Amino acid sequence: MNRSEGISVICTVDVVLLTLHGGQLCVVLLKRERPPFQGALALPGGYIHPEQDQDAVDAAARVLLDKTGLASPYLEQLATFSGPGRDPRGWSVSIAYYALVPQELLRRDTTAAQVLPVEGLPVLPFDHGRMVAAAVARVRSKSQYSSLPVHLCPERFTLPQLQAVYEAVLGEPINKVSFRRKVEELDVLEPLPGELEQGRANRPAQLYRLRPQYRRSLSLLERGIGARS
Amino acid sequence: MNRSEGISVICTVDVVLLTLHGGQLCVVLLKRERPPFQGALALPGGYIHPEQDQDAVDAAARVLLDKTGLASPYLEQLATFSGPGRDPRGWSVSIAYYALVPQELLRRDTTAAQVLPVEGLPVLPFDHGRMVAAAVARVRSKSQYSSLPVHLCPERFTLPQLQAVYEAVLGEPINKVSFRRKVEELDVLEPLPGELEQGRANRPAQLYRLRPQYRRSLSLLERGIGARS
DNA sequence: CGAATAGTGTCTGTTAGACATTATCGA
DNA sequence: TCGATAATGTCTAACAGACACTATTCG
Repeated sequence: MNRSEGISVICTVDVVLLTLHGGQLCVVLLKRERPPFQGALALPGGYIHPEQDQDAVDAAARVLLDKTGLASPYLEQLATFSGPGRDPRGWSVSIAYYALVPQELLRRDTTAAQVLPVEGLPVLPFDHGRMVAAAVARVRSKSQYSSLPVHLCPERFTLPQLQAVYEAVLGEPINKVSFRRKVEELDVLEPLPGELEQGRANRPAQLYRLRPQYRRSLSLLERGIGARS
Repeated sequence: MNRSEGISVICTVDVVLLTLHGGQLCVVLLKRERPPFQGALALPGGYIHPEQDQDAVDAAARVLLDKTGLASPYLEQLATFSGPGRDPRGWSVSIAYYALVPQELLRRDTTAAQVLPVEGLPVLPFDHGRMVAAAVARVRSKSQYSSLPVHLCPERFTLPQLQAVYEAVLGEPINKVSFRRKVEELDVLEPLPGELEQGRANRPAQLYRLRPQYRRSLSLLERGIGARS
């Protein structure tokens, strides 16, 4: 086991950046500026820079900032993909992360970014298709028993809006009474006193925001947020 | 972003091999034969060998076979650990896996292996302590709603034995009636017709085995295996 | 037969979902 | 006042845990 064996492995990070658009879970893809797959749509990604990155998550955050301008979204390690065939440059390892951003934060830079629904994506280069599938599965799974989808909402939002986000992610309707019981149980939201969503021809909804201490962490439930009706 | 940036990263795999011993969840540690940390107890691990490994999980299985003789236990990716400080040889990436084996399969080679309870471990080299903690958390979490602990049982086992395994992993007693209902719901076991556990001064228990199609996969529950009495 | 544990039937408190009712806005 | 949706009260069915009872072995 000599040292040279470690040297020929290419080390990169890729980020599956997810958002909600038109009631659908979407992924942000960028047009690749360099080979391989120059010009193709792919996940934002890049080499680890050992001289500046303290960690792979650092590299993922740097890549995300450089390529999309997003500063500090919810970012979590997904899985690591590896093998001789996934990158034409050689045996490679890519540590994949997923990030969630509210739709509003994306508006700013629409440079070469495409926001596409995760269902019915075109074939993606490398194994980015598998990465997206893994990220979607992870987000769906975690959304069943945690506050994860809150990170797809803007800073201030109503409970009906949040329920619609959960329903879009899970792909099925949720019972309103159960949903509200579970959100209360999660205990991650605080109402903004006196702030109501105005302007519609019905009773205005209370606005909430995520409690600051949950900006980077999740709250979990034992029994899961029920689906159906 | 030139190609040289990928070259200085060391790529390894490590395996958190877990088993049950004396009613406690234990990890298998080996005495390191080479520097760094020569002579210290650490997780089985090693470099990725790009010329022979088709994937990181291949590398993990190879390392496990080479160092412990275990052929094909339940093996799953855990997380990837990285950074400049975790390995004194330089900026490194280690893709960590966890494996579960029944106690019986370990007996064969007790060469330089130590089986230690996961609670109260000594300080481990690299970030192996964090890896063990992450693996234990993952196994506890998955055991709440899946058939994962079955892989800690021998090939033939009784339901009371399986319940004891769940209780050891989760660290709390489980209601017998609920547990049996849940195991039936999981639908991963089949009784061995006519085979009972003999030799004790009570009613003999039915022997079961894992259905072959679940050798490498898990069955999940929506509501979780209840804990408490 | 008695001790011990396997395995099952059944009761009850808790929880999730269905439904109904009230509240509050704009038009 | 009406239409629409928010927010909440309440009923019911499903489920988990508690308890008790039967089954089957050894000594």
